[in-house]
Amino acid sequence: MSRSQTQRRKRIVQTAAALAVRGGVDAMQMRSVAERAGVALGTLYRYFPSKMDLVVAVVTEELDLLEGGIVRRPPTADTAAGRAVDVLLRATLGLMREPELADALVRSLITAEVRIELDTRICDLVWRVATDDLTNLPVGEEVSDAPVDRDSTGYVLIGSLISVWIFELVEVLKGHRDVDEVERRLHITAERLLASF
Amino acid sequence: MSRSQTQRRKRIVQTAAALAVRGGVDAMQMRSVAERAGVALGTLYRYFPSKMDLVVAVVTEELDLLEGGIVRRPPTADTAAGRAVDVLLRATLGLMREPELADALVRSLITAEVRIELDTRICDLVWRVATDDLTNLPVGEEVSDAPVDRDSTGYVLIGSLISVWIFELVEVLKGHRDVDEVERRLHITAERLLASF
DNA sequence: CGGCTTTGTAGAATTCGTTCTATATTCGTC
DNA sequence: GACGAATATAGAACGAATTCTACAAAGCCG
Repeated sequence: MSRSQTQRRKRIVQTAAALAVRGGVDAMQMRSVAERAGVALGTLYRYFPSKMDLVVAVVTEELDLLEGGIVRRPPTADTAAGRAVDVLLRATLGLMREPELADALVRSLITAEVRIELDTRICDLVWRVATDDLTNLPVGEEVSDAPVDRDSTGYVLIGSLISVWIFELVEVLKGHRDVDEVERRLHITAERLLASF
Repeated sequence: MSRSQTQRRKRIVQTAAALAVRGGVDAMQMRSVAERAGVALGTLYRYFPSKMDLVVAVVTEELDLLEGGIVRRPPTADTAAGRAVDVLLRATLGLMREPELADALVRSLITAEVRIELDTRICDLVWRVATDDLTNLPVGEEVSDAPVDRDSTGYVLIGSLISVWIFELVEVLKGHRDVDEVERRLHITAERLLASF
């Protein structure tokens, strides 16, 4: 991909993110994005074959920031459950600063076909936090050096915890739950799920 | 609501369900539903202000059937975890018979504002199964006689298990997971979550 | 009965994702 | 430096949810 293409792509994603921050996914209309990014609608669709792809791209950037924050200040609790909850809670608070984007994240995690790029990434992050293996986590790069056994019982349990977290996130976004309650529930759940870590 | 209105409503939901079974939510177009149910588009929108409301109505009926099946043949495993997994697995298999509707169910659980009508109902059902309290479960009626403490630790844990189940369902629907794998994962998770039951 | 509100009908209009068409531009290659 | 393929552009067109408008039918109530 050429320089100008990378530029264009970045410009599109940034424009989309800006629109999504106010107004959410609905405000992020393909026409507006194309217009404000200074590309033709057809071009936008060349880069992102569907709106969902664009949403995923936006959300992936958001996730980069989150990951960066975690790596900068790793959680210090002395149990795996404590550290995992810490990470998830920080993620929750971070996402709540842009509820519209958070909504997009959640929705894309569930709807999009792109599970390998988001779901797995979150799982791997929490896995590393839980197992206290945060030393070799690159910042902007692929996170794929340590051989994580994604079928192990432990990884399944982390996956379950992530599922629970995402649902709590959904409830918060719907306004049915506050963050304190989420913390309580994540604690209760994580203590059981990660007791053997 | 008058007799003819109840009739109309039922006719709409049945038509919608029929369309959804083949072709899924996409095939369940508001115009088609209105046309085949013999009502005007405006009328359809009077009964169901958005497509999502219609989907939820369809899915709620589906849930009735599921609940009925569970009550007819309650699970017999001798641990709470075993019984819970049994129910969820049966639900999974049942839903897999109409993948398009299952998809609608999952999506509505997450997207729709109607959490109280579906999520809670599933939780209550599993709660009763887990605590072996299936005697007083009416069939087509409200399930609200026994005072379930929805803030108790136990209920939170059931909720977490449901979250995990829904995610597994999503994965199955995406074709990323088979039912055996779901069973394995639910077992692993439920054993931890419900150990203290 | 006669009027009034509610409910229903028919169908046009709007919105937004997505696709299509026709034309222009860019870029690697000879 | 010119040719051809890939890429961009402008904008029309399409499909489906949703909304709007104008009118008809059904109920209710005095």
